[in-house]
Amino acid sequence: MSEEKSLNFIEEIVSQDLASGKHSSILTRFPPEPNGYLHIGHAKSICLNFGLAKHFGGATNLRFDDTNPTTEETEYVESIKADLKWLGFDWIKECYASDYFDTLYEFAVQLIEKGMAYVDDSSPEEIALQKGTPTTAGTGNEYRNRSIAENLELFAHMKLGKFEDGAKVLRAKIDLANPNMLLRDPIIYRIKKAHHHRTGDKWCIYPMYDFAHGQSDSIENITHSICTLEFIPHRALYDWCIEQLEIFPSKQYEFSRLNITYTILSKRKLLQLVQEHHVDSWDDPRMPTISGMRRRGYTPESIRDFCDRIGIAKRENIIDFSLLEFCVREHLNKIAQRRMVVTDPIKLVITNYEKGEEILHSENNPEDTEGGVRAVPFSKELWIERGDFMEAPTKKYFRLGPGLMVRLKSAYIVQCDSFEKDAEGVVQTVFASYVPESKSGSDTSGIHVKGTLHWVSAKHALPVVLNEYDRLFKVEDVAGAEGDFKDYINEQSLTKTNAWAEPALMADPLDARFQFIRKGYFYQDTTSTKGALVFNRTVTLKDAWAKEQKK
RNA sequence: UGCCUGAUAGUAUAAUGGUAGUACGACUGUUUUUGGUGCAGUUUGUCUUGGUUCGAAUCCAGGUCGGGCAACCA
Repeated sequence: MSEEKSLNFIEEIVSQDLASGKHSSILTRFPPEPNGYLHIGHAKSICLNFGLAKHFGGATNLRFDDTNPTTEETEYVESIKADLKWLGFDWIKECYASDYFDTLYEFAVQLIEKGMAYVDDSSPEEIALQKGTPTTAGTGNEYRNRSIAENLELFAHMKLGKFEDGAKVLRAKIDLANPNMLLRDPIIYRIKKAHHHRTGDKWCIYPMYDFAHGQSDSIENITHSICTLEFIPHRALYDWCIEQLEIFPSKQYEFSRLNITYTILSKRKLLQLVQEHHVDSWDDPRMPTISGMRRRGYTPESIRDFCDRIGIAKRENIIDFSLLEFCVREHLNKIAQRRMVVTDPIKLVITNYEKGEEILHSENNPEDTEGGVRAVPFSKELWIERGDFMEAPTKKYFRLGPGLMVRLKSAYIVQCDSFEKDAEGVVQTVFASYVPESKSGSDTSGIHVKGTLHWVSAKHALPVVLNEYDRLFKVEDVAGAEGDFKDYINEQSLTKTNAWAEPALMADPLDARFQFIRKGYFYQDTTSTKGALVFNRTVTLKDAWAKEQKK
């Protein structure tokens, strides 16, 4: 592992902190709010935080940032843990911001005692108004001058539930004219008589993000607290709280969040897709969620590889979806079992094949010499792809057409003699003759053909269903497009197709990775059963022919 | 109008005052019983204007353009 890969700017910082002795070891954290499922954007953060710890010999906490009881659920906690494990990461401690509610309350009391916080009775509208605007200073109100004793008593009463939701808030007393709006006496506690997924009804006041996150980092002795760019203005508050409270000085660093073409990476929007039934669920294979990608057939290795390749920086970015596809193809090419499946079939009759049937053998993976072979039944009548026959072939067409020869993968070379159409003029059957001495592995025919087709013996064929996915949105930059993102949903993002498969698939394990030769990589869907096999297309193969045809 | 950020091929990312490199994409060629894979090659870039310097993507000043900031969300 003598990799000379250059460090990203955060690795650079950590490296310096370690070299200077500022820290003797590092502790990072991954802090999701359990209000949704993890997506590929989280994977970037996960790989960064866990990767940093791994690289520099530190550790990472998993911390649920659960300070808003109205949006958070245990279901999400469980899914987040499962996704993290699946991705291959282990946290050293499982933490919850809600475990710190008592401490956080004490911190707030300390602030009040220092005269640095006060209870405000204003409405949200009044507070917003009094905050001013980015270009004009805020104005105070009479509550700002309450005595410490009164604040202490009111805050205690807030905790006891003596006031209704929204009646009062606790605010840090900082600077109403600060150019950073977040420092204009931010709200640090609000009243919410809501059931919390972990603390139940113990609390009716909850700390705001800015009064919970930095302190949680500090309580856990997090050395490097890494978040996305939109938190840059929060850093001043983060530092302010730690300084006032005189607690462990965790430091916040920011990097730019991930964007990918033709999809969205916003929990809020993804939730909307689920709730409004544009997709079936959080783990719909079209979703950029970890669970969706898993169900679609992405491997943890390919996702980690993707996160490695995209890099970490502070510039806004939008990564081509094709990079994700490249990463998953690269991994799957090495591990996927090759199988033959025909989706849009026409019959191929081998007129001079008198044996009736025989068992042939085909390699499971040409990339893996140890991969072995499987038995594939061959017979007089086969299914081949409609697209592999052309009545009047064009010049560069390497497939079947009147007079043309091709190899049937792992079987024989055949030559098309004639074909038959139905009443509508649609080709139904192609007649061919085979070359007996061209048998795969013992070919003495001396014939060289340009094309090789996949096929399935008609009488041995297994009916299966294929879910073929396309991009979820019709435009590259969905978040940046005018208007509502839902206007750009690709209504044709899922095509269900009936197909014929070779019988080996019946015996394959549920979690096997497949390449259906010449079609793409496939993975068995969670709804698949032995009686009704269903496969999700993870990604197509690169298709130089399709590209050629577009010209 | 204020504050905070950022700007290197189509997309990302590196070079930290000394040869602008890498990956994906695109395009060629080659190998191949997958029009897949592999291999070889080509292609395109430092936002702008000044300054400092023997030398600037890098340092300085001005401009331009992008993103963020006025939730009792995180």
